[in-house]
Amino acid sequence: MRKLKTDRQPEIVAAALSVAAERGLDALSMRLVADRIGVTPMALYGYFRSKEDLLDAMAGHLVSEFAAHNPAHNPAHDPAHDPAHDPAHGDGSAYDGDWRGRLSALAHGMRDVAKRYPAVFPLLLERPSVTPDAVRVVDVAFQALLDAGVPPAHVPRIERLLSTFLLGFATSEVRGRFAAGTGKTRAHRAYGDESEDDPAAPDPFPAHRRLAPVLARPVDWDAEFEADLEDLAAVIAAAIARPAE
Amino acid sequence: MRKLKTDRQPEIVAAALSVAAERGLDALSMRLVADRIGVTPMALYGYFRSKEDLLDAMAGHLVSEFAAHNPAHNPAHDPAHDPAHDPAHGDGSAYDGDWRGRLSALAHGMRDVAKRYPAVFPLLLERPSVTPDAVRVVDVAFQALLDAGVPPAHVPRIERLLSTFLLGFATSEVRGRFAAGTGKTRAHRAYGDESEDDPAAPDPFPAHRRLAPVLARPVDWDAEFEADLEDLAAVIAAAIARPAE
DNA sequence: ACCTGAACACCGTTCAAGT
DNA sequence: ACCTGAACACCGTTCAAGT
Repeated sequence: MRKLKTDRQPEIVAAALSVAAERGLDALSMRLVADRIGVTPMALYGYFRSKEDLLDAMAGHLVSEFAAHNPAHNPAHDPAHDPAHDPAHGDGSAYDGDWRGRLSALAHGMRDVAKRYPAVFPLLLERPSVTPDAVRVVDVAFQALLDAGVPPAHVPRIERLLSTFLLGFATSEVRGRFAAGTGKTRAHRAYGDESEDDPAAPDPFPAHRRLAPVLARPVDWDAEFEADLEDLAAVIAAAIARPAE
Repeated sequence: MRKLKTDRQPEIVAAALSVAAERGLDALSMRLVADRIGVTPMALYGYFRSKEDLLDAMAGHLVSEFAAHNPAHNPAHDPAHDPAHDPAHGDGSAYDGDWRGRLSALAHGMRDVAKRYPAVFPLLLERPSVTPDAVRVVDVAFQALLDAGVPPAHVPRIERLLSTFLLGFATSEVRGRFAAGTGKTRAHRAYGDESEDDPAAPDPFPAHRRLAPVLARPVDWDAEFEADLEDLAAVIAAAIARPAE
């Protein structure tokens, strides 16, 4: 058996995504996926050559939803954005000025997907995806950066910089990497519970102590994401200012 | 048995790191680690409560090497950096101006660790680490950002932005996410092998086509990393310019 | 053409027992 | 105190066989 069957692939991917959502990615097994669609584990191997292949297909499905539905996001820094515009039509030059809106929509789409598939999303940083859907997403980003005036020689690099940050942010958020360094956990050492061990000993984390009031505050992750996007606009500006070659 | 033994923990972590390096993280098992140090799998459970705990300890070991040895990196954009300085001594205010050098050293240290432990490094984006070593690394970054003049209210956010990018970059690099979109793979669609399917059909990836000459060039990842660090300096500048609260 | 059953070589972890 | 042996409930995947 060389050629794979395709008809039930979407059904299998959907089953795998729901198993991962319910029991976690680590608990995902060919056996559980097979159970879910009422079939023997070995039947899956007619559709995917291995579990690795199935994981790739799952990652590809997430990418395909990046640009799918644009839920109401806060377009505060993008007042010119017109939701009636269909980004799929070919005439790109008509709204060159909308590159901020297109990048913003992509960024929010990615974060939304991460929230919808928290268990599976981290796969995207580890699995290179070159499906047509993935290339299409990158193409939209390329075009937006070209429209912004980034020199062509720097466009792929800036796209990698931005997508790396965005994937990393969403992954950190859903996996709790950010939260771990926040609030009581991190402030604790500097804030102290009054029972400081040895007040004469040099503080091992002086900057944490200095930032204790800030670190004790709860973090609004939506606001942090928006602030990050605004600051990253400076990266694009820096790339635009670079010598063209 | 409530309390864990600690004496052989470093030996076990080292064995686990070498098993992961040789056979990959997916093939890492308690049984193989136990074999490596000539012991029964169950003996490990006296030192780590679970495989998850062992993975956390492995991640912690990588973090502890971020600042360890500063291999010769290109200090091109940091001519004032003096390698004779020992960042460990307490007198920090004497070289406030060296914040660029300290951030750069941290960034390069992280990427070096990624290259030394490619199989294990991706754990760092998925496992929140709050070991003393990890907090120390964050503290160095906090201090550098404070010295740079970033308003305290924005320092933790900017630290998260930068560390997210750096972890993501190194992960993408060692896992091949970057390379997958490069050279022949990505340029192929736009470049074409002359045997274009239908020249009348609308190009599904117009920006790729426009960037084909750039995409066909091999990428110097060291140079890309340096360029990214330079452009990210603009993020720090943007944060400095923000209203303090 | 599509699926099943049995089998192989593995897992993490528990528990009681050994020295 | 530290480690072992046997056992339990799982894995991914191969291969030959069923309908």
